[in-house]
Amino acid sequence: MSQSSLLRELSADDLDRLVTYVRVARFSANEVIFRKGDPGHSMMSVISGRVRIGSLSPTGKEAVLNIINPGEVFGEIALLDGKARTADATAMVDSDLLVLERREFIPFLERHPRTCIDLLTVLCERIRDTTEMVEDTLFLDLPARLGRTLLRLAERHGEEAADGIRIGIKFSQRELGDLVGMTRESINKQLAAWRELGIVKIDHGHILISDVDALEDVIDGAS
Amino acid sequence: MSQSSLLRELSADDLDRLVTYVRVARFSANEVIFRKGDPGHSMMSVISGRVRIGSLSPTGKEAVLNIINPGEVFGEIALLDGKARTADATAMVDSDLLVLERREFIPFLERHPRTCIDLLTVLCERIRDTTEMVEDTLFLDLPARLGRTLLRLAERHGEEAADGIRIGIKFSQRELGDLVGMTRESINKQLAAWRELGIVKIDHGHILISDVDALEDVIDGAS
DNA sequence: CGCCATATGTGAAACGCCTCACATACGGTT
DNA sequence: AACCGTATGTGAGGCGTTTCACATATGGCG
Repeated sequence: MSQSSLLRELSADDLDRLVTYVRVARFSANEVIFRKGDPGHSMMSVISGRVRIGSLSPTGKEAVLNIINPGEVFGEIALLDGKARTADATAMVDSDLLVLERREFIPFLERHPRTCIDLLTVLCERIRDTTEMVEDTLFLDLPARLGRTLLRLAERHGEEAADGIRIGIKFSQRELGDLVGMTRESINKQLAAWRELGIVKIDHGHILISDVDALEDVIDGAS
Repeated sequence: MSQSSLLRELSADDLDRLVTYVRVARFSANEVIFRKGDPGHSMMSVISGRVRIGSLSPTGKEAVLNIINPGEVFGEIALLDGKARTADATAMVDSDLLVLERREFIPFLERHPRTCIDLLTVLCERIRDTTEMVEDTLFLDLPARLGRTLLRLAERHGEEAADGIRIGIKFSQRELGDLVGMTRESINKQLAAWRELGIVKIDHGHILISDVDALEDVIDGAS
């Protein structure tokens, strides 16, 4: 628990007290953790695994809003304001989660202003990310948006390779499409074009960015 | 200051102490308050007037992310995490603002956990709004998005009228377009179509929603 | 009142992405 | 190794929105 980016600033003493409020829950791959609209009394921190935060349109199209990795938290909005969940959460692989209940956490925050301020920082980062997402969808076309998505994935999950940066998670083109907000067909065609140009390579489903500079040029040169 | 939604929960004693950290700034219509990328050490609360939070694309297209009314705060993100401003802020009309400096506010928060928790709630509301914006742009077409925008404006600024709800602020079609994320031409044509159908009326630049139900049907029936 | 900048109204054409349709490749299972 | 569900690859056509061009209205201001 001490590796949690949110809770790492607590003293050992605080940690001991908080530990009693916490439970561990295990979810298997593709299992739904909560759904948009559910009453949310809890916040989760990923111990191991990976969680997809997304939202389903009335017509069944999925938008992926975030991907939560070990050490990061999610579900904090509903915990803090006590309202309904704003999105769906699904375990992408088998995952262990730390669960904190609202009932116990709010009083804790009143006694620990430092933790409260840390939480403010986490929320600010969320707002920055989400705002950037709005700008991307309003301002950028498909190539630029896919390019940004790939570079962001490379930042978070990139592995240095001989011929570029390899993205450490396997994404199907459909998942990539949901992440970018475009159809899998469009993703496929853009990826094919970039493969022609030697900008990316596909290696057993893993994406390898061979020419980061070219990708950045695509993003800047977008309408 | 006691009408501020953020600060209203403070005791009179706290208020007195906070007052010494605060200054009032006056901006005239269309004056820029800060720009995206500026270092931001402060947060503002609108005393009187109205502030537009927006962002300019590389090609000069403007996206309006929020409109801040008296009693509401803005600029809290940069204040809290000390990073650059995420958007531009412009006074839409002559406005008086209350300015709080980071240097003084963070220590204040440590001493006032209740205020800190209130701030968490404000941020949660921001995230809910912004997430909804992402979903709207990804899922809805022009008529549905314009419809939602009009209904939201009616909620915040609506005046009951004999033949429907009148939106109390005057928006040019360009501003409306920036708010919805569409061109002014598209807004114009949609508004013209709805005027034909008797769903809206335009009254000296003010929009009057005559048939709220029809507008809701448009939103639900969208792709 | 008449003027000019700005806002509104509207059609034609272009463009980008989606939809649909189908072919091919891959990976796990028996 | 043969099979089958799922993922990838790719073209043709359609649709919604933007772009562009221009006409008409409006409203402040000399």
